[in-house]
Amino acid sequence: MLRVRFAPSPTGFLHVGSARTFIFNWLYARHNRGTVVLRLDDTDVDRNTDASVTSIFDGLRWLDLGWDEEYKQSERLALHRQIADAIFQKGLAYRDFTPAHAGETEKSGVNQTWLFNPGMRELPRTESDLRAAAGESFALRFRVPRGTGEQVRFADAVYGEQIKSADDIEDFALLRSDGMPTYHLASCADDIDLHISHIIRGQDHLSNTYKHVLIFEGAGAKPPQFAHLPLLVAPDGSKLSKRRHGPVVSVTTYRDAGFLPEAFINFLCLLGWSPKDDRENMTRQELTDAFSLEGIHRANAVINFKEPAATPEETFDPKALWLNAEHIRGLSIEDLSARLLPVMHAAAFPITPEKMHAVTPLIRERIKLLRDVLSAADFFFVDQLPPYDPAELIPQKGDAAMALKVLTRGREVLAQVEFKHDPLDQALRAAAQELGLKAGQMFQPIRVAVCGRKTAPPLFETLQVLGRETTLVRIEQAVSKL
RNA sequence: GUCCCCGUCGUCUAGCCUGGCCUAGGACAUCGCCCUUUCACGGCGGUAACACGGGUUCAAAUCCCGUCGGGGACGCCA
Repeated sequence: MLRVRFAPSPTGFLHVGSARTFIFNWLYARHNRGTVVLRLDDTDVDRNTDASVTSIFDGLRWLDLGWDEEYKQSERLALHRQIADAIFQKGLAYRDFTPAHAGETEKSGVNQTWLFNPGMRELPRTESDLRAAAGESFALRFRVPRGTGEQVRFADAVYGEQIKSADDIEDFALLRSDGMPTYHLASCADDIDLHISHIIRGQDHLSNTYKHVLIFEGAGAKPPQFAHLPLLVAPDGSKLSKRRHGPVVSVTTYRDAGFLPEAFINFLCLLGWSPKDDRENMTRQELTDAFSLEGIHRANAVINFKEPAATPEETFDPKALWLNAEHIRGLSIEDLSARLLPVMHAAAFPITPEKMHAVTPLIRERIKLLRDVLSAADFFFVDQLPPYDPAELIPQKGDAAMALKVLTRGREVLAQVEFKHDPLDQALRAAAQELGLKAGQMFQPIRVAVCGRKTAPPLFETLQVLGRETTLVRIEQAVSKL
């Protein structure tokens, strides 16, 4: 039975790299009718936050993929200690009584190869037992084979055969001096206990995997199949981080900006994986059908967002925007309308589903993000048009007098004609001819009068949705500005 | 510092394993044209890449070596 797991640690929001890891795991499981396990890796009590748990679930729920089983690592400590003890009893681990932080080599100062604390690895078991019994605190370290020329190896489904000399692996910790398991131990212990068959995760774990293989084997378990994913990096090639790159790395930012979850998933899939047949716009089902570990590449992928970020339009990767627009265009009017409505409501436009449904076809080809509805369709919903420059009313190669003439005649025509596409089309074209103007010269002043701007959906459909009353009032107001 | 991974258009990628079909294909972005009542959609076309240097071979983006460049891991964080 195929079983995969996604194991985020609740020390921050769900970021795009993690989201992709989750998606790949999900796709792989669904493709092979396997099981998706969600496991919160929360053994670092000091850094876990409820806000982070909330953010992760928010992001995951928005993705709407779901999972089959759910666990919290902090509730499984007995298992972790049991496995640590088993490894210790086999002589594959030893107590390290060196006080924590004795070396004071924090993250920044790591430029020397540390393998183990002298004196501790060789400590006789009797002395070790004595000191432990006396209450002295210790960390439990794995006794990595040293000086034996031994090699640790595993086959990665993406990166191929991986081999490392055991002499290059440090004696990593299994248990901290407070008795809590480290990530390496807890992760492997749970993977064993939960019968995880495939570990699909970021490439930043590739060199940790040797340690994990050692733990699996030390615990008497067969290591699962590993598949490491190329990293998602910023345009400058650096690792994505909230500090440096801001909200663009958080999944909820995409949700709030009006991405469709299926488009976001589609976009992420194309980063580091390819169906190899030039397809790009794909549904969840198509992705599931096409997904395989063979399609994953090895080089990091840059997510091409703009560093400082001005408008959402400029912030996001252009391809993500394009894909989102593609997915929006692929939605039915009903579906899109239903997704647009909450966006309008959130922005305090108290509109009805009927009105939204009428407007949706006019903007479907014109928005890239759901949020764009606010700027693309606002004039349909406001009582009073925001102020605009009256000069906008003046048509191409025309003047204020022409604009006035168009609006005056337009008002007369629109007071009579039936507010449907074809009659509007005929009546306004006839009026243009009558005034000796080009159609565009006729339409533009009316468009600006009713929309408050030059760029808008096609005129006749717009008028039809707006209705006669609003149209005439707005033309009236435009005339008074000239 | 030690160990590991990676390197095709600006970006995402196909091709690499199983050398010749590659005068390197697609997509986004960009530029131009067409469609057109504005915008958008759509259609057509252009610019643009095998990191570099050596081999091997009749033939290399594809195989080998080296250089350079980028990234990752090295914590009683995950």
